[in-house]
Amino acid sequence: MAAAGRKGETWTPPPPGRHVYDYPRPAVTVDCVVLGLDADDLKVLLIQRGLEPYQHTWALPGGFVLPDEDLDTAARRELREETNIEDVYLEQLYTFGAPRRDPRGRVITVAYYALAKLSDYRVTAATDAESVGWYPLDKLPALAFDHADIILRAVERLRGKVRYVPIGFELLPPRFSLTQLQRLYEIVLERQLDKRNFRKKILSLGLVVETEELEQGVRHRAARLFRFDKKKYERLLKQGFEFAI
Amino acid sequence: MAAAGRKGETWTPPPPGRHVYDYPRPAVTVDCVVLGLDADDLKVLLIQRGLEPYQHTWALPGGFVLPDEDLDTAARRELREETNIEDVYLEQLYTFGAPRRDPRGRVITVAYYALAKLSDYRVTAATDAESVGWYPLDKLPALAFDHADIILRAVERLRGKVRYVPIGFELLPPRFSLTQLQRLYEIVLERQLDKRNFRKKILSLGLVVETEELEQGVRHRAARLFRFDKKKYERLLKQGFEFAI
DNA sequence: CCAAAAGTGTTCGCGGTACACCCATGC
DNA sequence: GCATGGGTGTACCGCGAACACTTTTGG
Repeated sequence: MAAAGRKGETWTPPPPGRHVYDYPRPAVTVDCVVLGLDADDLKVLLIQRGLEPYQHTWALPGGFVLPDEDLDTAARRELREETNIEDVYLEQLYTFGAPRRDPRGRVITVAYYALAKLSDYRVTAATDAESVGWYPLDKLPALAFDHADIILRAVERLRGKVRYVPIGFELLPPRFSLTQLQRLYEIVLERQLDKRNFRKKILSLGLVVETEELEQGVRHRAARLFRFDKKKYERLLKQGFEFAI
Repeated sequence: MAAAGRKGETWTPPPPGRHVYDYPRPAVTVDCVVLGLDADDLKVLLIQRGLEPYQHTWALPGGFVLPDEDLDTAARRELREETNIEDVYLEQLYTFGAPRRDPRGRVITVAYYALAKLSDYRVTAATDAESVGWYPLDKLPALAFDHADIILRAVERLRGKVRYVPIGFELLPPRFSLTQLQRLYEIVLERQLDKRNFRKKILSLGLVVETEELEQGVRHRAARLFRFDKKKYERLLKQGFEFAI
């Protein structure tokens, strides 16, 4: 996103020297679509802009790429500065550069998407609820710039990828029930799955393994918790194994 | 890539006005990985740089994004200006922005990849063979900047996509034999396919249809030529159909 | 007539899909 | 004891994989 001086951003006073070029140059920013899974929704993390343009409008977290900073690094830094989120799965999504996407002038945005274990970040949203918030994808508020397009593309990417790469686990806590996992796929893929077939399939891959733990605090039979065996997955990957749900 | 004044580029004298910004801005370029299919190879189109840095070194066609130009438009324009290629399948690939990828300073490149019917462009390469050329992927010359990485990523993208989206046809002439089509998949996927199973599968989709034409100028039995029925594909797409080889 | 590639069917096994009931637990 | 979700097995069918010979054509 193209917001210098946005709320929560580290403020550096304008530098003494000016920056002069022979040809016009666009500003380059990174924006992050952080997706999280709620009880029955995919949600996206938005922040409310403190400055014009689009003051008070919801937007994706993001900001300028620093002069000596890698693009991935910039995305992680903005995420940390604006939303306190760290250590999430992060992947470059697409670069948006339509000439008039920002009213202030030419801004090219390298968009990223991140997958967060939403439960880890409930507090942040709650303590500063006016300026950071999780929104379900089907009830997005009006969004600044072309951020609605960016979110749409992130969801499409997730949907296309979740069946062939085990990234869904990034949306769940380390220990999860098979029902949780199934619901994840149902929400992302937007279709119902058969419980028995889903369990058979997922367990046959041998990458989701039983733990000794049980679900806590439910008022019905507690589900067994499982974990994703990442090390095993990486070993199999090298042998040409292909994950698929 | 980031070469002002590269051979073949339209030259505009430096503008009278200077461009001044409060913060440093990276230069933004587009680079294109044009892939073409030869008798038994995937090839990539390279140009030889006329200026420093990397003078005389082979590099991807590309150049600066103009102030009021969309990224896709910039990629197509550079392709036209530097290689005479038009009307190809073109898709954004990835954005490369490591701080020191260009020795002249910060340059962020939005990379694209294109699929060309190589036969259409033999002439161009031939008439100016010193500065434009098709190189097989396994015999690339030394390349400027991080262009080898960019090419690698383009090939990975093609490999991942060709089985689920009918983009392979972009590499073939409008009329092709099933053997040609099979060879395409074998080259891209880097594995052998069974002739009977391949034909059964591809014809069962109903998107590759027989024409009246036969292969010409071969000294054995002439193969029947087929074409890809794009309109039918687009109709089926809307009904949730999924292409897969 | 020979070389080269085109073209063509069947069998088998695995994996995806459809489908319904009993069990454990908390209140 | 009842409501709530947890957990389990089988039968069928379609699709992918393996596999070899005959036909056509030009030289």
